[in-house]
Amino acid sequence: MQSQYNMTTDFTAQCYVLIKQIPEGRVTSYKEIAKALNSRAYRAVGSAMAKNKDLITIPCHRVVKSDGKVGGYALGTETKIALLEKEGVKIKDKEVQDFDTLLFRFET
DNA sequence: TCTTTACTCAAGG
DNA sequence: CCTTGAGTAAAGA
Repeated sequence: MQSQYNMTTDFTAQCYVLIKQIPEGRVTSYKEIAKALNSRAYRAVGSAMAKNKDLITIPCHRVVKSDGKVGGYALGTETKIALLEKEGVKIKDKEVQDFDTLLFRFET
């Protein structure tokens, strides 16, 4: 995409920027993030999150797996689910309900 | 450089 | 349903 602005930003930082754009009550998948970065580094996204400590500035709990499963979270999957449900996201057995509707897609 | 990882997809059982 | 293997990029040993 050779973005509008310089791509000097790190891959990890790019992930954070995208995640911060997710509105409450919505979620996105690791794949969507990777795709938004014109990459296939699904794992790198999760890996970056795992190291991330800025749970306040970066709502990584809004990032779930592509198949609707919640995925992991630094504070535990249960915590992640609790946060999402507070924002209006229904979750059943670690799976996001109406995932396709709630999925926030970035511009392609 | 090799291994592991908050991942994804396809194929085989 | 399950497990493997391949693909992929970053962090740690």
